[in-house]
Amino acid sequence: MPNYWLMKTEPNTFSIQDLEKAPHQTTCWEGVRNYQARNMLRDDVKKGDMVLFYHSNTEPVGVHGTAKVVKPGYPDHFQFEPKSKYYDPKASPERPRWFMVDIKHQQTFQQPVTLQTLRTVDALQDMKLLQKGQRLSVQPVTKTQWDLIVKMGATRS
DNA sequence: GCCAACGTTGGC
DNA sequence: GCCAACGTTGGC
Repeated sequence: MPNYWLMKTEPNTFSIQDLEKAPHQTTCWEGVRNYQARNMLRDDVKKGDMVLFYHSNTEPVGVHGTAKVVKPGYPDHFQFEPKSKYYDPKASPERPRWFMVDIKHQQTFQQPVTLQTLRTVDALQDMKLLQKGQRLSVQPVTKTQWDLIVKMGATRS
């Protein structure tokens, strides 16, 4: 059984359209520098897990499609590169601190499921995303939440 | 651009 | 180990 996740990105930096255009429609999900999110990437995100692809700081904010995990947690190499904005002088290849996964594009929603819309659906009110102050860039979602959002994304309103 | 919420850092 | 200062996230 796969697990289900929501991952946030700023589309100026990397959008679902960028993912579609990427080689093999696959990318490494680098740059997560929060310990809670790191722990999930390292320990919990498995190959075959499914991802809701969320755009933040944009219009419209919301879930724009889905992706699939094709490679589970492995050290984020940007932490070792002094020129990278993600460089971490306290990390070393022997003792990596930060992890990433590889994800592959699955579908881009015909109609993004906006944050505004998510807030109106009773069955989704438990989502971490909707809780006040919740900022994690990698979050678990339930299969029920996943199914509902994917259905909403596939349906034109 | 504002600002609330939260995480991290570092002096003590 | 406390906690003030600072930095970041992310909706609006």
